[in-house]
Amino acid sequence: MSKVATRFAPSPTGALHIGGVRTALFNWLYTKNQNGTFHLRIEDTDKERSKEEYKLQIIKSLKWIGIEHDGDEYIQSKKIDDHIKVANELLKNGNAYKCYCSTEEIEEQKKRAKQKKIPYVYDRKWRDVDEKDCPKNIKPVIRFKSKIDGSSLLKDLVQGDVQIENNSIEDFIILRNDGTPTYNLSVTVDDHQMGMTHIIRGDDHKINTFKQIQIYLAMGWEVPKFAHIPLIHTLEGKKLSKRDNASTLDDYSKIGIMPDALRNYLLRLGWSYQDKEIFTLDESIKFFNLEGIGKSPSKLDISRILSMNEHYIKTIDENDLYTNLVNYCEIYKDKINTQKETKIKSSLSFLKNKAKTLEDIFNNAKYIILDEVKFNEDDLKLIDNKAKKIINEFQNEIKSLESLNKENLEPIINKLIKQNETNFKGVGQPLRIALTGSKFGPGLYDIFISLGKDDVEQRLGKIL
RNA sequence: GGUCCCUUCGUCUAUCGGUUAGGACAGCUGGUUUUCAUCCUGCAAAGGGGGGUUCGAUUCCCCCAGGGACCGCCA
Repeated sequence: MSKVATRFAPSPTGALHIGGVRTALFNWLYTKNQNGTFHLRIEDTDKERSKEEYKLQIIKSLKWIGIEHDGDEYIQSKKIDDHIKVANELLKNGNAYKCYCSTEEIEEQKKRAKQKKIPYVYDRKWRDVDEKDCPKNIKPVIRFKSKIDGSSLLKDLVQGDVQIENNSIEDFIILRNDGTPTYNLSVTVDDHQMGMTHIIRGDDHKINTFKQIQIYLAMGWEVPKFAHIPLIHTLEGKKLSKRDNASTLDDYSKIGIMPDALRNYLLRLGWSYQDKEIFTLDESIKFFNLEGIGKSPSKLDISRILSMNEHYIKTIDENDLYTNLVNYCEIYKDKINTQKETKIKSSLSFLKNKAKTLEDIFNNAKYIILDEVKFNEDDLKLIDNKAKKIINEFQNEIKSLESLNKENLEPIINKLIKQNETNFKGVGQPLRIALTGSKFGPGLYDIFISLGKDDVEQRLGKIL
């Protein structure tokens, strides 16, 4: 038994789609579990739409979630000559033939079939025509001589046995009339040359598999094992497409979803291991298997992603959380000044209790991260004369204090409540707004302590 | 339309013939609480329909219905 080798083969025609990320994850996890190798193939033969920047973005996205491929990436467009060679070989050994039908001719046939409401299949017009009877002035396409009789069985590792009548697979084109290879040929040749043992890919490729297997067989190559995983659907139940909102990785990272949380969510979307919900990276490698993959498509649910992220925010090491926060803020928000590191780190224990995302943490920590308090008009209105009086009294009370802590602040707050014949809110809210610019946020004592005496005095002074 | 696949709480799922059908998220209660949260109680919530097989079906088989994927000289 040869060592397991898998691949992820995206086409660089756009940002990486979350369904693609899951496919990559499953391949990678399976490979790690089996101690094999995981490869990345860039299917860039669509010259019109493929872009180098997308390739880079794909690699970056995979890396973000923790996936790195073995070896260099395999660039499909560089292997076109090999694909053509195989097509010619297929032609030579009688498994393929030249078809001289024009595009118009085919279109016409399709149209007619549609009118008659019968399924269109290419009529194999040139399948058995002798070479000497063929026109010389038309550039032909090369079609694969697909099996007509009997049926084929795919022993799919996820879907189980899938059987299909051979005559439902038409003589598909493997070489266009401009001499370039088509998808099914290229994929098969590449997978073979790359030595792939397991092809784990989306369900939408299932029918292609029957075509590809025939090429393997015709070339006398070893056929890899296939596992077709169900697609991810939108909440409406449709195939996730690039046009759908929030379906690229970036959409999630920019709202402050952490890579590990998304990895865990994606792992459990369509795969399960008893009742276990939370998997560390090591655990996901250790427990991942193909048997745990379900057969029915699953829907993408943002609330579960959020709660998974919340769970990771609350449970991971605070140093790791801080690193995640710094990385996040640098890309999407204001860069965190390293001088603020100590203050923020020590505040994480209460900041994270109010956060589902890194963005939430950023918002709650804004008053520390930013040097200037940003007020909004409505909140500022709450600082009336009465409020100012309270703030002033508070200033006087803390003057003599060495530093601020809950023990020495609590009596002061209580005193002020009594003095002004009000409640906690009456004292707390003006102070909170003066210090953070917001009615909401961390506990009042947490704010004082995290800011420190100097900052508190300075900010309170400013508002009076 | 043809071919293939799928069908357990709203969502992700457990169950590999015998369970009060379990868990998680979301939802809704109640409690703690200094705003907002967190945290802790509890509640509600599911086998698409119809036939079989069996002592017994969510589980095995068939039919129907619903949903999905594919049907390019795109990948």
